[in-house]
Amino acid sequence: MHLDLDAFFASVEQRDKPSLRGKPVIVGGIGPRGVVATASYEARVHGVRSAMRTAEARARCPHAAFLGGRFDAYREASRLVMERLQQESDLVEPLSLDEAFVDLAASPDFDSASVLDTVERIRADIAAATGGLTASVGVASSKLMAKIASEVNKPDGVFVVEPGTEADILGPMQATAIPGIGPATAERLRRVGILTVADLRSPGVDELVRLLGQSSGRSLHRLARADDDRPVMASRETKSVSVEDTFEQDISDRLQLESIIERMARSVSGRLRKNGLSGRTITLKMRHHDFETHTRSSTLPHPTDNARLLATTARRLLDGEDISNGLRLLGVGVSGLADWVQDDLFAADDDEDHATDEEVVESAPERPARWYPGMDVHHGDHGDGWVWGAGLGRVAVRFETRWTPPGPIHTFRADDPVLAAGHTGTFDA
DNA sequence: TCTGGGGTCCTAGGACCC
DNA sequence: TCTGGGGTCCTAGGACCC
Repeated sequence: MHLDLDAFFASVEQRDKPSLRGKPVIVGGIGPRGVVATASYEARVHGVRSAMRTAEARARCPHAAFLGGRFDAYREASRLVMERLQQESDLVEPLSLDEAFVDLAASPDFDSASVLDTVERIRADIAAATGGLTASVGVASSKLMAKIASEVNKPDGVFVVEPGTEADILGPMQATAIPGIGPATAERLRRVGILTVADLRSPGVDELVRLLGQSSGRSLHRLARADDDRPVMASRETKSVSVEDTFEQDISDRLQLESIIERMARSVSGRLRKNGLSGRTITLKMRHHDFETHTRSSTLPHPTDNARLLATTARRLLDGEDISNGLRLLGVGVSGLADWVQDDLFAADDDEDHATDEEVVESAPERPARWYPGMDVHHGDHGDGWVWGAGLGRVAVRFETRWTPPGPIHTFRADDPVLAAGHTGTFDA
C-alpha cells in the first residue's frame, strides 16, 4: 500500500484555522523569492501548483491565504499517521512527512480478500486521530504500482490494482508517471520518440543504458514492464544533514556571509547532536546572482558535530570563491555521517557551541524576531490565535483554534508585550 | 516578480593502493 | 621500458523526490 495525505500542509492549516476551511490556502515561502510548498484544492482550481513562485500564485489567486508554514504541527500530524500505519505492519517506509509505503502482506493476519476494508479502517482511524485529515491510498503488488494507484482517485480516494493487470494499466500512461522520470529524462526520451510507458518497452536494455546510464537504464527497462520487486524498507539511515537559505536580496559582503555561515553551522550542529550523529564531510553550497550553483566540500580526518569546527571549515570553503556579484543562497551541510561522536578533548570549552536551535528558542524572549502569516500566537486576554497579517509595526491576529468556531481579528503593535509566539517552524524565519 | 528547502541517488574523474 | 586492471576514497555536479 502507498498512502499519501491530501494537500497535507494546507489541510493541517485548514484544520487549525476554522475561518480557512473551504477557502484557498497556500503554504510556502512568503518572501519575494518564495515558492509554493502546498496549495489547498480550492487554490488548485485557480492553477496554483507546488513549486510555483509565490508571486505567481498571488497573481492567480489573490484572495487566498498565504501562510509561512508550521512544521511542528506537520511533524506531529505525521507522527500520528505513521503510528497508525505501524499498527498495521512492521514494514512501514516513510518517504516524507505525508507519504509512506506499507507492506500489508508482511502482517500475519493479512487477507487480500478484505484489503479494501482494511484500507478504509486505516483511513478512518487517520481522520479520527488527526482531526479530519484525508489520505489517498493505492494498493498493488509492487511499490511502483501502489504509488501510481494512490494518484488515481486523489483526493480522499482508494484504488486497488488487481494482480495481473499492472502492465496493461501502466502502458498507456505518460512515461513521466514513473517515479524517477523527471523533466531531464523525459526530454531525452522524447527526443527518441518515447512518450508513453508502452513506448518505453520498445528499446532493449542496452539501448536504454546507452541513453540514460547504467542505473536508470536498467531500472526503467524493468519498471516500464511493471517488473518491480523492491522491498518496503522499514528504516533508512540519515545520510546527510544540511541547512540553506535564499536571501531576499543578494549578499556580496564577505563578513555578512561568514556570520551567516556561523549561524548555519550552529543550526546543523544542533540537529546532528539531537540525533546523536556526527560527520566528516562539510559542504558549502553557493548560489550566485545568476543562479549558477557551486558546492565546495572538505573531508575531515574524524567525524564531528562541533559548531565551531563546522563553521571554520565552511568559512574556509568560501575563501576562494568570487562573490563580488553577490550570492542569492548559501548552505552548510554535513555528510559521511557516523552514528557516534568522536571523543572531544575540548568538550568542556565548547558548551556554547552546542546550544541547539531549540535551546536558543527556549531561552530567548517569547516574542519572535518576526511575525509571519499563519504563525501561532497567544494573547494574554484574547487567548490563542494565529497571525493574519503583519507589517508597518502592526500585527493582525485572528483568534480561533482547531476547536473553536471562526473567530475575530484584532490588531496590535508588533512589540505588544502581551503577545507571545507559539512554537512553530517556518520556511523563511 | 524570475526560479525553496530538505533530502537521496547516480556519474565521472583523479588520487592512491594492491 | 611501457602498459595492467580492480577497488576505494574524495570532490563536484546533476537529476529527482516531496
